[in-house]
Amino acid sequence: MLDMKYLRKNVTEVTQKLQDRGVSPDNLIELLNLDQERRDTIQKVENLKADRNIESDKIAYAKRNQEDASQSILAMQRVSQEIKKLDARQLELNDQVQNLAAHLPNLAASEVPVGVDESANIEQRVWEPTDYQKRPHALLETPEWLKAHYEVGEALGILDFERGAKVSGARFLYYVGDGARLERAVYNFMLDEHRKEGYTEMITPIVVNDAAMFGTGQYPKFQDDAYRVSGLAQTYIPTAEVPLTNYYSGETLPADDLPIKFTALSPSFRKEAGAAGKDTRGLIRLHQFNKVEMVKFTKPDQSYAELESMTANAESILQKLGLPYHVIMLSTGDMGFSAAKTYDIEVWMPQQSLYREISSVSNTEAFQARRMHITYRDEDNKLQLVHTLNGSGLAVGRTVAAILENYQNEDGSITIPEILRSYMGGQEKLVATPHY
RNA sequence: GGAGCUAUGGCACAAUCCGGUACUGCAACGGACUCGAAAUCCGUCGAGCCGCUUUUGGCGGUGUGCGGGUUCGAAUCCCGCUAGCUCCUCCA
Repeated sequence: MLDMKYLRKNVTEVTQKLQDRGVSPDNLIELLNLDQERRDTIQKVENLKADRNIESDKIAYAKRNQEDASQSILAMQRVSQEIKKLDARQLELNDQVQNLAAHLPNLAASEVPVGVDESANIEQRVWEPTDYQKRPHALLETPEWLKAHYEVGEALGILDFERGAKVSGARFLYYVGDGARLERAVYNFMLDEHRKEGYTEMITPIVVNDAAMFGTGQYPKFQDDAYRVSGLAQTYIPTAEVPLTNYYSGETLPADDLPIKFTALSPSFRKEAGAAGKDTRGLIRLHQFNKVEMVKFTKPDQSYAELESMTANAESILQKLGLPYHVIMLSTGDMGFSAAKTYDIEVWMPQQSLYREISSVSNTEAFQARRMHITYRDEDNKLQLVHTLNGSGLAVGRTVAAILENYQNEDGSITIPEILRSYMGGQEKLVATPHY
């Protein structure tokens, strides 16, 4: 949610910035007109209410003194009728203003490149392990034997998409045997790393109410992408960002505690509406996947430094796993609804010779905090909105996919990244194992 | 899932039956006393939200868990909801 006062005072600037994000200026004009009418109505009705309060006191006083107040009561009956009408009108206007405002995306930070889509994104840096070129598949050209992660996963018997589809539906899967073990090793490793960086580990509800979905900005605009619990005003979370960020909704945080950092592993549920036919195979685009999420609550003047360090926290996971990646800054057209600035981290997938998103780290500034009312008291004891940040650290399934390709050997086995071996009882390789 | 009870400032509580300025204490803040502190005394104290404004402030509105209704006027009466507690039932 944007600051209405700021919108009123900076119409030209906001019009431009909304346009950068693909929002027509008409939306803002309509919003401001309704807002003006709303404030006019408030003034009218508040004057009437002030009169009525005074008159009501007089009636109470007269009644105590056994005096007749029927003239006043008659007059106030008319005033109350008028107030009722104006109140109803104001409520209507409130709803309309709220509804319009709730559909406006966050304004991009000034350094964010303006563009309509991902083509305007800017690469920030590229990283690869020093020994990467020594790996069997890291040749200039992709070797023919290199299999896509889902092919090698099925060949090894550790990913079962067919039975996932049979029991659940398309875009669901079973991890089997060493596959399940690898997934578990990956997220345990990630959680341990984040905990070392000072993130408090959480296990959150994975079903949340509508207020929570509104608070982080998924609702009202993106209801079609969410798995709603049938018949209830609850939703299976599309990301742990929702329960983690809403943890403090409606609360005032002690300034000395900031920044506060949370991390959690959770399943994430997405309908992937509009993605029909895209990435239909493998671990890349599922209706349910595991993700380790990071969330921060900060003071406004520290949020951009914290964005950098959160990005570094996500990168460090890939570095320790020895997976090549690059970091890009998303353009205004490619960013999520709530974000003011977003870095995507994309991991190298050698079989397709492309980078694939594995993490998205955003500063939403006060956009979410305003929706869910998370504040702290500044030096002058005044309430200020905190800034909230969120980032994947990382998408677990996609990390497994990246391991299956980047650590694949010519014989079809997978070398387990060294850092994960202690999480897998010292196991060094994934080889085909029979199962039933 | 069933029954009963409860919800009032940062905390504890009163007013609810029978509608009329939301009581008091603690905490907090300011001051006196003191070298300083404690104790004591005096004073201030409804957070948040909204609107107007001559904007370190002032005025008004709202605000007794949430949403409606009745009324000139609702903490109080009526309806709906949510959360917590107790008991029953069920359960990993």
